[in-house]
Amino acid sequence: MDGIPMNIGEVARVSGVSAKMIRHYEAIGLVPRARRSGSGYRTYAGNDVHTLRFIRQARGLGFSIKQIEALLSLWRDQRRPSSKVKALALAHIEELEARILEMQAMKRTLQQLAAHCHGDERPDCPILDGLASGANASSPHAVAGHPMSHDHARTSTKPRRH
Amino acid sequence: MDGIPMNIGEVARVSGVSAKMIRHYEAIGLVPRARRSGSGYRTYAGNDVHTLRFIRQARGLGFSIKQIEALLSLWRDQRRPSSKVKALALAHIEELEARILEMQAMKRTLQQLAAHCHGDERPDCPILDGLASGANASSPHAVAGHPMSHDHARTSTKPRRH
DNA sequence: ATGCACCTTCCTATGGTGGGAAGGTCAAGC
DNA sequence: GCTTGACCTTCCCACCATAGGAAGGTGCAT
Repeated sequence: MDGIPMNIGEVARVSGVSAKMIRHYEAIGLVPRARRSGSGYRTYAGNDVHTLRFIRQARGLGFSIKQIEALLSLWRDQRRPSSKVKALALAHIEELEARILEMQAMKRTLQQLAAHCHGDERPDCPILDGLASGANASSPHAVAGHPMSHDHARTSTKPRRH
Repeated sequence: MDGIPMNIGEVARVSGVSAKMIRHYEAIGLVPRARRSGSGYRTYAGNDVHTLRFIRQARGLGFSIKQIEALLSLWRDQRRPSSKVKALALAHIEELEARILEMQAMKRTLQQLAAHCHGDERPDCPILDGLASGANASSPHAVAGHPMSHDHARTSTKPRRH
């Protein structure tokens, strides 16, 4: 579209991806190395903005960098079968669902414990008792953390493949 | 309860917390430094197993280490008001709920995109189009990751306080 | 005394992001 | 021309919780 070259700060502004992350994406090879001005500044054009917006959207939907890598290459491939894209999407939906279920289970357990806690100045507390006695439904050990709203303690069942 | 001293491997087995993590928890001060045998081996008793089980339970419910630190000190405090425990639990429930809602929104958006994708050999694909054109409901930038089922790309709104 | 299971510490990686230091560049104003 | 301030560069560190592995010491049973 426009051939007006931009510096990284401007692409960051218009794409919604921070300059920091743009450099990072370049470093890990998610986006191609940018052209450089005589003094070494990265130089971008309208095309790059589209790619970065694509990435931002995909991150916003919870896709991992690996998955986005795959999506980007499908996006660029004019001959891609839409089945491949859909398969990626459906797989990700399942991951989301699994994590949702896990967190809902945690939430439910906590709500049950909290429901029986007086919540006053008295020291006896079913929540602490529950934590001490192991009255939880599944969810054995905590695992890692992906990109989304920075978590805080997540337990998982499946040893993520990363 | 029993005064039989255990090595780290055994406590790990009976508490469900890996030896690796027990050392880590000790290093970050979540659990007190263990006594050592003459040759430098860590030595544990039944009491420590309870603490570790407590931690494992709390992690399983998605509490962060910081939160567990607070829970542990309340647990050890015979005079704690149960209101403090309940407040922690309710706050965590809200965090869980927020993350659940975020992921449900992602899932919904993805399902809508996927629903219109043929998923055959043809290259045209509403999913890629959606990613390219930014048709998502909110969820601007991805954030960090809590402990729960290792995520994969999570977006968040609130810049976690860590 | 040999072997094996266990322990020790220390370093590295994961995933995605932010913060900041130390220094170079560019354009505008004086 | 020179200063100022906004921008850019690279490089390192932190987060959070966990796993893996290397290099070396210990404990016990054969």
